[in-house]
Amino acid sequence: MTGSEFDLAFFKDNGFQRRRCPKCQRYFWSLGDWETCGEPPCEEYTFIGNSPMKERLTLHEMREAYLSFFENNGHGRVKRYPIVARWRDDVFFTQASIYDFQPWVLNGVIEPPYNPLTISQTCVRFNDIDNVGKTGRHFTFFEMCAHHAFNKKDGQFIYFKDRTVELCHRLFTESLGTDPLKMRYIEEWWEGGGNAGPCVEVILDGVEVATLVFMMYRDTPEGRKPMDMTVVDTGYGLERMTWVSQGVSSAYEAVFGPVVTWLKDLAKVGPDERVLTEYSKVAGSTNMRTAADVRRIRETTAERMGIGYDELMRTIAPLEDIYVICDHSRALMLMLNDGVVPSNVRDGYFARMLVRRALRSIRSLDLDLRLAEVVGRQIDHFQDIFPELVGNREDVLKLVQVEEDRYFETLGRGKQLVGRLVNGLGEGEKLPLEKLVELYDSHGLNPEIAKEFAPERIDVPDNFYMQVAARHERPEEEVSEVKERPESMPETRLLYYEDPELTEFEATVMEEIDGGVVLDRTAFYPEGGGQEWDLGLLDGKRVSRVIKIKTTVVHFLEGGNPPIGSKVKGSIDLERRQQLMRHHTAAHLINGVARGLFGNHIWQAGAHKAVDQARLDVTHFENLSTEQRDRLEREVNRVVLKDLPISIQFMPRDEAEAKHGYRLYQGGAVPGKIIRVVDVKGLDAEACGGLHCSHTGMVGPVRIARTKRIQDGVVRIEYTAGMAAVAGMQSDKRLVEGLGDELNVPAEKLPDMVTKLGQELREQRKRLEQLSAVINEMRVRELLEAADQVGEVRVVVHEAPPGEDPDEMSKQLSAMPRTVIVIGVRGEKAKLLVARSADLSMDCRKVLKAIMAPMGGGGGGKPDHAQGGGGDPQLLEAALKRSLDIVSRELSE
RNA sequence: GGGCGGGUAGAUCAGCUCGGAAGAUCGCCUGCUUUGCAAGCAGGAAGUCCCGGGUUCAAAUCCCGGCCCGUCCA
Repeated sequence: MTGSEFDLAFFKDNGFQRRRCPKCQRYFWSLGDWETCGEPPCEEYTFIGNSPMKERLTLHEMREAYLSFFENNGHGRVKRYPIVARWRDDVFFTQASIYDFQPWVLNGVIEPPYNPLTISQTCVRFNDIDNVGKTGRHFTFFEMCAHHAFNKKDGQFIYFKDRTVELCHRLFTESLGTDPLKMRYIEEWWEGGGNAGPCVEVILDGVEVATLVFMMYRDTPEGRKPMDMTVVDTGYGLERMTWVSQGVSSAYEAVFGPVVTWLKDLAKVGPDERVLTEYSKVAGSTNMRTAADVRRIRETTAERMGIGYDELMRTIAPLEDIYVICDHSRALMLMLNDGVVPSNVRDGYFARMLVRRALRSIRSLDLDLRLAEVVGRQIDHFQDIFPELVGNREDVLKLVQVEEDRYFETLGRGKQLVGRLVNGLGEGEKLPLEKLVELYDSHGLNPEIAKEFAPERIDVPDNFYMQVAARHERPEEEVSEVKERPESMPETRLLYYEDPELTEFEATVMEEIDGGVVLDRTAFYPEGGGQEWDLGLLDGKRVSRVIKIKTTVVHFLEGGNPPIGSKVKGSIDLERRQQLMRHHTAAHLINGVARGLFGNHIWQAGAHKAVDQARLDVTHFENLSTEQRDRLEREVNRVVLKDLPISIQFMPRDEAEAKHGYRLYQGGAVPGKIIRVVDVKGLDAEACGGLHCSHTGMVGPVRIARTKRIQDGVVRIEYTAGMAAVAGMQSDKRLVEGLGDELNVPAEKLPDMVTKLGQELREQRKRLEQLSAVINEMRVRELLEAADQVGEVRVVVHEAPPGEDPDEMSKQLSAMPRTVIVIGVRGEKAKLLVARSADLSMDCRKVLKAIMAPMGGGGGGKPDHAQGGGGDPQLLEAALKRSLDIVSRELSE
């Protein structure tokens, strides 16, 4: 690190001193006469009960103070971006304000909305979730206030280090009224996301309130290089600033506003300010990594307070639960609002985790409270700031309720399971750790809750979660194969965008790639956006597949490729093309209608459009009912009949986003400065490269074949449109007609007929059973009469003809006293059955083996009942003849 | 995307380790008991052991593949 990076005119001109912190050895700048850098653990919080700012501001006031300060200093105010980062495919969530501008602004593809700009960006981070509620400062959801400036190499220079630090300093001193002597600026270095640069940590009264990053380098395989654009990337913790301004015991008390007050009333918890203050200070100066750290902080606090550990816990445990509920409900409010559907995979899992953790806290507080109610209160608290919450309120609360109910079901199942496991234990025995891990890992039951169900039988070890983690540890193989391609491939002119009706065209062969033909222009639509490729003829040969690599279309032909440089004629299979277009447009209609019917959480999660059928996967928490499916089908067809115009336009990305919002990115992140927007007027607008009908009427009839829950949180809608739908109707009709003909009834009588047939079948089956029981009984009587007598014991030897039930017969016979039964069946393979009544002690297995010996084959069973088979069926008769001798020999033993 | 658990009567589940005649409880039906109810007694009906292959004389059970549900983790 070079000192020169921080030799700012602003520092020098204003009399800042550069010092070195004797504890952490880092350099820092300040107007005050400070010994250390001021950041924990070098110093403790000093603002608690003694705010350095002139006013106590609420969260909302602080946000406004921040944004208006920068607005007044030449920054454009930008609305928050969604918390689900749909415009990029490398992360689930927005974790910092700079995420909003990666990669499109930073790589120069699009212009920022303003330059410079200011924003309060809603963010979530889950890496510190275990610390939430405990440390006084950790959140899953937080707002990062920021001012950004983007200095393009050959564009206008906005500002960099000096102005950034100056603005920051003026914000805290002029605007928020902090004594300038208190501000300390630590020299640091920042790296992340492939970029790097010097940064300044801003410390005020023992807390880091902001980080000012100056992005100037990017990491490449060849090493670190200067960026074409330098970027001011600042991050101010809105919650921290609010906390400092209020000088209260923890950030939670400062930011949760009316929600925390309400919860404390409900739980009848009154905070002990003295304990909390001390606790916050200790927690603030410690890095919390593990459960052991948390324990140490508590012990230190108790010691400093001169109270016992248990006493401390009685005070803080309920508060920690309340803070967890506040934090998680805030995060849920925005995640669900911005399009996360709770599930067991991907981003949905984080929502599920928040719901379950919050419910656990509600449970340990013993509150009679629905989580949805808490989320509702959060919406009340935030709806003026984020007005989009108002319209989504019902939808968000519904998602919470559904997820809440799911957890109660999981708990119910878990309780039964614990009961069964504990029942299987011996007297005084504890549930093995292995089972406890399984309860958590496989059944979602936390050990603490399991212990509630059976307190006597369960002990939870301290390192429980480490044991679970160990179970998951396994080296992961990741094979990413990058196919080598020519450095520069010729860009293909896409005629299908210029004229979707074009079916005949001429072009020049440019190149061969992977055995396919590249033209200078083409009307063939390649596979993309879930839409299958066009078929047709090229140079008189059948086109079997068309793909797109970046901006190049590659055609694969049946038969040899035309030579490079030659002129070729192409023609498109129009009927296929039109059918694919109908299916594609129908997908947009279904998506838009479904969102209107079932809620704003509906997003496309995947799609495929072939000629004879198509499917659209959407995010939703449960499979559609028959009624919902029918309703969706009706409404989609209504849209078709309205014959709405569909506009397709290439637009600058920023303009499209401004007009339609992030709903555009239904199919995932879309690259490029100019994006193609397919806009079904008043229903749905998506960034989409597919080919579409110009009016909804052209889609024709839409049939929803069925819907299916393909995974938690995703419903697949299978449908057909246009002629494929007509074909479906016709085949359905034929099916019904065929059935009617077969059963010789008119179609409308079919249901009655089938019911009647089913009943008859049952009755017949029963009659057959009764009949064979009668025959069986007769046969048993005959066999008993004909039985040989060996001493006191009756021995029945019988070869059962096909149609008899040897099992049933032997069951009845062995219920008689002093009876031995040997039954053979001669089929493809010989079978033999030996049984006896319970009052004898002969081992049937030995008898069976002895009889079977000459035939071959095998067998076994229990002493009173043995069966075997295999061997030569021809020898069965002879074997049965010998069996009487064998039985009498065994009986006499 | 990966790990783990599961799928047996209307419901909840046992049986699977170690292959050998499909079970329990609740619910349901019939009868008895009771003024009636709760209940009790006696009897009864109810099964594609998720699907498909394989091994075996024999598979709910073992092996392989699939489907579905749950759950933990990224």
